Amino acid sequence: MQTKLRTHTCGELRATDIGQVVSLCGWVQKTRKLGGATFIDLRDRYGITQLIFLGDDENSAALHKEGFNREMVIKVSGVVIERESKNKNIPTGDIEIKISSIKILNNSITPPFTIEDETDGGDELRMKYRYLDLRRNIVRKNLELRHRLAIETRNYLDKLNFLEVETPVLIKSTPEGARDFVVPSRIHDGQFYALPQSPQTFKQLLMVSGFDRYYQIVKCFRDEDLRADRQPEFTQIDCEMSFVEQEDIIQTFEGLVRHLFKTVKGIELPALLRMTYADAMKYYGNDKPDTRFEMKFVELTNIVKGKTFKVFDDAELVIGICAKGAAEYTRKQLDELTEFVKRPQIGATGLIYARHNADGTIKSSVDKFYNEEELKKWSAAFNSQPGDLLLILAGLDDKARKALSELRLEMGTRLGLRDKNKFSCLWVVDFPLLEWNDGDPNLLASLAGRWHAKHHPFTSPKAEDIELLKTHPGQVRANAYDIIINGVEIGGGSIRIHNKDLQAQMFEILGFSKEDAQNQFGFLMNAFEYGAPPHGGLALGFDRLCSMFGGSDSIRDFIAFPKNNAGRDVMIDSPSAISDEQLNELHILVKHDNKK
RNA sequence: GGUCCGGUAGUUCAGCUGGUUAGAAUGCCGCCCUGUCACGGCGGAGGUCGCGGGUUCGAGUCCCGUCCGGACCGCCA
Repeated sequence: MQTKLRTHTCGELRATDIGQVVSLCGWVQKTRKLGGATFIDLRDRYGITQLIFLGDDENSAALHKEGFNREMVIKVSGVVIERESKNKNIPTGDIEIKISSIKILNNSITPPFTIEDETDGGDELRMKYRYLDLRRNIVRKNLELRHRLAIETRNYLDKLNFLEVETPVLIKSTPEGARDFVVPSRIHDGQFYALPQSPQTFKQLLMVSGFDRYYQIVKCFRDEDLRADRQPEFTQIDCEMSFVEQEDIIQTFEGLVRHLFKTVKGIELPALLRMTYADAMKYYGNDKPDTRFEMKFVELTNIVKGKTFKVFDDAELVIGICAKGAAEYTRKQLDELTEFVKRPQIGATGLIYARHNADGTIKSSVDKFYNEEELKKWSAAFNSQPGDLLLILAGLDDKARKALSELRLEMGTRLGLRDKNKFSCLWVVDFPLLEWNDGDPNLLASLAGRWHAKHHPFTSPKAEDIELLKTHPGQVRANAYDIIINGVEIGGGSIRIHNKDLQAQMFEILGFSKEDAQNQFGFLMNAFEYGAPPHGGLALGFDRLCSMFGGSDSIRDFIAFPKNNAGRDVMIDSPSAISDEQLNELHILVKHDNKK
């Protein structure tokens, strides 16, 4: 690490270096003045080294009197000495540098928050001064983790002959999927590029080109609202393979995920679970179940009907979960859970509960309608034990499942079953190919255009389901798969359609006219006429993977310069207006919404 | 498009049912201190209570609007 300015970093000197004359550069983390002596914690990326500064020569005496500002950048030279009192908390704690010369490389005004692990800065301020926030250990370590994951991804894929190929960022807008970010063309009046939502079509074309195994760690863009785990620009590990079937892809990328867990976290992951989409919805009400804990759904509809309890009698579905050991929940806690499911975001109308008490009796919130004998049937359905709590929702099938899914996660959190240091990974397979936009999904395909692709329009249907495309498109399963870690969708992919006619049929079902399909995807369909190999792939959300490995729910701290809740970069203040000259050049007339 | 939470000193927050001069911690500044490492001691400065309007004898506190931040629903092939 030796350069003209420094011989060592602030993280590497040890007792074995005592006696050496060294030069260090870094930021002043903190000074502790004790009259005649001043201690300075000098910080760089690699650590902190304590300097002892006596100010015993004329040159430094003045400085000593003035002191040193926090975050000032200095270069010091001196001899490594053993500390009189050692600090066991830091790796360099046995030594310190007795300064013989000191040079201020740059001063600093007082930063708006402390550059410490337990900073006093709030999120907003940290984002505005992100360059200071990045000086903090915690954030720096997150980016180091991100780097490690990227390196190990490249190592693994490189060994398997994957080739990293860059695809363009200025591409063409297509109406499927998320909104596109759009870039006006200066040269072509009234025309626009779009930023890629993913390199999907390009990687498929690379397969047609015979590249066989492609990957790219690549920025993707979607103009949709943000979440803690969603940014408008995000990074994917984007992969595609030729001459493969679903199982080959699953094996290859299960290997990647296990490689990453092993090399980056030192965890030997067991073989990943597999679950069909149908089972995921049936038992977890969710296509990305958190399998760190069981608490599977139990359907009670047939058991509870006909006992004059209107809520259950009127419900399409009565379904519940068994929370192990939660029978002791107080009325207040149960009321909280009821409030939780009644929040508009969840939308249940109420929550029925039954305590399976320690003495074996069962007490429910609907004892008026269900006697002990009936409640025993509930218990049997849940296989509940004394001490368990049964939580039951009723309503329309999909709404009740969705609400119960949220309640299950909430209970998992409350019961401490969602340990950030435990990892449960699984593949969800056999996704439906199509989703009905609205109305009854049992209708025929003749109503083309009312369907949209669950994954994307290039996903192939399962061979044995192709016939159903014409009669029951809603029942067609796709060669599509998602990889889920701890209830977070980390990635997904599919075997693609490589047959021009099948692709044309898909576009037709999705409501593209022949002209639209040709306009938007003609290049792909044309390419398929020149010997497209069977192919498929997958993309992993790299930011989410990083936050998962880092034990955080938010991806923002794993992105160097993230956007805020409203899609703004508060540091550089973007997006922002551009000048009339620029607008003119781009042939753009801005129409200001006037909502008042 | 919608729901919820927040905005008070540089910073993180407290501020009760509306009531005298808006507090604490930390940071900052000054003085003292040669073994500190969350150093310590003494002293000091620092406020348009996001903004606008309303209710009231009186608003940081209540109401309406608005802006900003956070979380979520919708959305995210």
